[in-house]
Amino acid sequence: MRWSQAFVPTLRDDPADAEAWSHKLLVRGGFIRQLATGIYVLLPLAHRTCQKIIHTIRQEMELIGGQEFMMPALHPKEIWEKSGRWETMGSEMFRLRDRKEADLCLGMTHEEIFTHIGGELKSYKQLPQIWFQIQTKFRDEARPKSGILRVREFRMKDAYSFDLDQAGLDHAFDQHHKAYRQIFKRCGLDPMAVEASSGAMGGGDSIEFMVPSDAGEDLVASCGKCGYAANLEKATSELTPVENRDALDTPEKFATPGVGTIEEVAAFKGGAPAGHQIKTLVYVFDGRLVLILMRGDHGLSEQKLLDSVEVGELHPASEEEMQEVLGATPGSLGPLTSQLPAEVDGKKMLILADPALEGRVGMVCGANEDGYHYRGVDIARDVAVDHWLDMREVQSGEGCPYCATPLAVCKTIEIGHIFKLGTRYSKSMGMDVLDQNGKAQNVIMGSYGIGVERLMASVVETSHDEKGIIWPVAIAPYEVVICVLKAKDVEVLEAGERIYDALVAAGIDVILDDRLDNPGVKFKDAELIGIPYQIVVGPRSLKEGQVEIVRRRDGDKREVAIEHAAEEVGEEVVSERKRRA
RNA sequence: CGGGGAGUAGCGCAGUUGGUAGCGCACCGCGUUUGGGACGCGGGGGUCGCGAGUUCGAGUCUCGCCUCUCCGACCA
Repeated sequence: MRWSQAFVPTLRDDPADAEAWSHKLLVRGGFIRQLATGIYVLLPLAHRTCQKIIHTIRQEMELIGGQEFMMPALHPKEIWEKSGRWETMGSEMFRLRDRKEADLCLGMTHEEIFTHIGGELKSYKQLPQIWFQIQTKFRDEARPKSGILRVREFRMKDAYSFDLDQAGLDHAFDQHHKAYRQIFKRCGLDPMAVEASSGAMGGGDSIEFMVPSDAGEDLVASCGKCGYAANLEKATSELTPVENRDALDTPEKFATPGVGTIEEVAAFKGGAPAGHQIKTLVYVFDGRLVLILMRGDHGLSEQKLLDSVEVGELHPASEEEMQEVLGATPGSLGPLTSQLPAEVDGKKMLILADPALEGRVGMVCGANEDGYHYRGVDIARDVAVDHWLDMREVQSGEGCPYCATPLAVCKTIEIGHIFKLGTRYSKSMGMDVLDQNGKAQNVIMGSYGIGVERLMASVVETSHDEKGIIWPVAIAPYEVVICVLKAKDVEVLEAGERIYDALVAAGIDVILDDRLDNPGVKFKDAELIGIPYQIVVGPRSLKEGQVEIVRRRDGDKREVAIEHAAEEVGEEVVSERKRRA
């Protein structure tokens, strides 16, 4: 490709609304342009990089026996009703009607469709299967952001495994884990593999591949010593024990006018530090009011709570509901049996408590009367806890659950997620095969995803400098750029063209910068778009029969004889192309 | 969904009490220049987000709508 004819619209300034590095650099470098909120055009450079990412993914998937499909983006309502997700997916699903008024949706994932087709598998002899596709997904995200990191239309490699038994699933899961490591490594990433909540997908074990980055939206707790790492939606930690304050024979009510928050109670004379308070939250579980008790200095993880209860939908109660049932507003709520209604809608009010409260005495909590609290509360004696559930959000510095080393919490980007679905979909969609005994068995499934554009953006997030992107060879839009510094000078241009021809003949992806612009423009652009190798052909060194080779990642520069340049760069590029783990 | 902010040339922005719509970069032509975003001269480019209203006159004032963005809620 000749740069003079290439569509590479680089910009001198950052776009005004960009925050994330990947957003700024991909826009400035002429890789992407926004069409609407969360919808982007991939210009030729980005398309080339994504094609290489896809190629890498495809190769590794095929190495573990994956078979690629082409799936429709448009799905009929009926198939999503079978799994129950037409209802549960809510407004994140793009829905539309055809001319016959039939309901359709744009596919946001493909469990249903693959399971539907999987219905044609009839015998255990046909298993295992690994099926995948690399296609566009549509999700009406509530808040797209950070350029291409969180969008409404994107490509995903999603794979589904079908096995007869748990051991088969475990094997498929493990194969995917290894394949993912290869894929990310080849793309120049080294993500953390972390334990994750399986969330709305349902199912068992779930591992996310997370790239640490300030532009990330997920928080991960990790242990630098033993390697434990988990999404904050799932993480647990070892707490340093708290010394109980003095117990009282009976809880003592005291006035706390105008005092509501944990901090205010801690600062109030006669109150108690946050660790000696009971935080009382009120939630609604499928329409039923529930009390959630946390230590005052701890936060609730809604996801951990959701994952540990059998509830379809939960949300915080409104102030009106709290007032009506408990007789007080947030800030004065408490769980004392003596201060709670005996029954709500004919049932005892359910009380869930975090284990950090177990065995605690001398605690302070709200009195269910505005402006009053109790002190000297003994949880075992005074509170009728129904279930103890770990639903606390881990904080940085708390102990690793395995080795007690302080945990670090960092922001990350989720680029891949693998999980064991089990029979969630094969059951609801009626997918089974006959086993050795001729008996029907629900197939056990796994599901495995990688976001293509997000992977590209993650590489930019982790591999750039002030000047621009630094692509690894494997996914660089071009592997080599030849900067012809004085393209008007026929001798110089021809020298560049000879190297260009030699590299093309060697199968190297090369772009010839034959523009008439000044040298500075070419250097800046080459650095901005992040081409791994630059061959500088200028009148100065050409007099000596030399050209300069510059390596983007570390700025390494060397002069070589013009006749050796193509060969030398070509060899280096080829050796870097397929770095496997 | 709640709360802020913003829409003026491809990009970044200015535009006063309402009075002929501007600047930098980019772009086109000619010339000089060519090892770090060069310079001179000459040019092109606008439904001032959309629609109403007030006014002799609206980029500017009023109302409605749309879009984009940030924070929060939500979220494989």
